[in-house]
Amino acid sequence: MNLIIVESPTKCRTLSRFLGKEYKIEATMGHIRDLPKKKLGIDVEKDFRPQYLLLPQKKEAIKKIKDESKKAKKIFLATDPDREGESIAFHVAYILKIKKDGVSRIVFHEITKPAIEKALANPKKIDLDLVDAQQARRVLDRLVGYKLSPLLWRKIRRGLSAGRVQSVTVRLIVDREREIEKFVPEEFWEIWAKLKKHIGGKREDLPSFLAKLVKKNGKVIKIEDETQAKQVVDELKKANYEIYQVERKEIKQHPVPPFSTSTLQQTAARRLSFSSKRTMYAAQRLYEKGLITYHRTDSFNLAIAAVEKMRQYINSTYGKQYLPEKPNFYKTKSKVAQEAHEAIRPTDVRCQASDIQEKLGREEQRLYDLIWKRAVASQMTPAIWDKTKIETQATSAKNIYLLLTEGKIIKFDGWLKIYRVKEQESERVGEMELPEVKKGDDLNLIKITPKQKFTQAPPRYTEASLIKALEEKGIGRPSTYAPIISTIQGRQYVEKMENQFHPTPLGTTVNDFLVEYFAEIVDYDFTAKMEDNLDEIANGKRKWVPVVKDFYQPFAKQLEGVTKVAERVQVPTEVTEEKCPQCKQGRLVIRIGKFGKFLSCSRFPECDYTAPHVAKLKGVKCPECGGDVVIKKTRKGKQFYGCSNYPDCNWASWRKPK
DNA sequence: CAGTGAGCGAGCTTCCGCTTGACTT
Repeated sequence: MNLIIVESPTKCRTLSRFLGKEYKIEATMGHIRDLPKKKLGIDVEKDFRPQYLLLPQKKEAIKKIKDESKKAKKIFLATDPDREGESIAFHVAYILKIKKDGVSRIVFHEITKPAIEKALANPKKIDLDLVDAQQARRVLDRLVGYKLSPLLWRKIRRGLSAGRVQSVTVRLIVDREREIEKFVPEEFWEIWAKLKKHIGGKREDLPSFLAKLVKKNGKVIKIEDETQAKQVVDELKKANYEIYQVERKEIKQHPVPPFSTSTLQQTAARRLSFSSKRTMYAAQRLYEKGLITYHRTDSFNLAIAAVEKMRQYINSTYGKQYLPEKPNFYKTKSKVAQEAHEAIRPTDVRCQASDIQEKLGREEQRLYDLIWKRAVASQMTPAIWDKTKIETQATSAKNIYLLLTEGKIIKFDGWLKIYRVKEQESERVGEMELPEVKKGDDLNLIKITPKQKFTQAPPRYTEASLIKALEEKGIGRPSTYAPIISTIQGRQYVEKMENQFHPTPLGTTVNDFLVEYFAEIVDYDFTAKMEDNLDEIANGKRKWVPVVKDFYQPFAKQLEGVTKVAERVQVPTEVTEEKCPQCKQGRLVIRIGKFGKFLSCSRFPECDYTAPHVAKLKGVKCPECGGDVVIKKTRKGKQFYGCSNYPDCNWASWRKPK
């Protein structure tokens, strides 16, 4: 009998379906050895020697692997084909005491029979350079986290945390908040003209159309206030209108790639209002039920066999005009993608969400439907639009103005047949019916409308936009996007209000401290630079110890200096209007503790009054009893709106009232 | 399910990334 070791127990089951009785398959369930939790576990004096321990929660898995290995003739290490997977393989070899030459490391990027058979026929050795790159990553993260956090305990408050990923994520949110604070809206005006083709004498019912003023005497026009707007409007009222140019063209809209973890999380948030946590929980169950491929991936690749099945399905269900001549391929833009797995797709394209209703919960069903549509659509033909651009010239006594009208009409739906893009729906506004006009046609002005507008402040991050930003900067991995978001909320660094992230005073204080003293580490490019170094280790160009040393030496010096020099920082509190009911002298202030916000007396420690904090919503009253609406949290931490007269009035809602 | 903050200085907190399953509603 041969033993194959993989990471996920679901993979075990899938593999055993492909392979015969002569193979036994066991799962490590992720990493099995790691640095100790309670201490640094790195000897910085001795080349950063890491101290690895068996992970206590993996005892069972490790025991199984050990037992099976004794019976096995041959052992294949089939952990994921990436940096972390190579490291897991290394540690499995270590605990099984396999000699270097006896190792059979195999890799496959898709779980299909030919891929596995090919892998089994081509065993390799463990790539020790790749293992070293993982080790450097692990050691660096430990050094940053376990050195910076205690400094925060001393300088700000006990129990705080800092790290390469979480700290820069908080920084994104704090920086965005500052941009919003300092943003000054600027006034500008848009001028829209309603026009109709002029037909000498005869009355004909031709459609009118709207055109937006864009240029004055060949230059882009900017109208800053009402006076300017009025001037232009007056001039345009008396102007002569004629068609300057008409451009019609066909444009192709290509399908979007199948889901990776980050795009799945972003889309499920937008379309289904799922948090990233909820998305991953539902995806996990779909994966375990064998309905989708692995859900933690950064790849857009699909197994060739799966694509072939999708093409057959598309051809027989929708017809050949929906089937491209050749399969569609998608490349990831990300430099840090490791592409160890396929993109997320249904394991069997013939199986639609409605076919397996009984097997699925409601959330699983909705998510499966989304995954199915996105994957199938990715292999369909482009949509074709007829796009029309009409340029109208308005000639007044003094100036020549240019107005623009754009519209598009769908000619062939292609992939949009099954995967409507939400953004598309808003574009329908521009899909107005455009009249048949040609260059030189005279037009009549029907109406002219100036519209006052203001520039908008950048929006606060949502879970979706935050994950997008992290992925673009190469920060975090598919397995960590959802946990990062939980961590920074759990630490009370940020809070989510109406789906948007706001920094708390605590988060802002910690961020400003780190930016002041450890600018390099909370730099947006820190992770990208680290990845470049890790690549050099993986390629054998550099050794891991000097890479870590180059980082650690200046970092240690900085730590020492800041420990001595930096003053203890106060976390600012928000003072409310209310007086302290206990001492009747102080004001109530909002503080952030372990469990979130609470009210206490400004005269602490002289007065130790505390009370739970409830956030009242301004300008809204309870629709049932007229009491105040307060923001509450369920035991699980999900936010909802309730009545302040609870339990006398039990009105509650997930959405913000009115 | 109560409790949270400071400092007293007992013993404690903390990272990122890989994987599920133990709980509860």
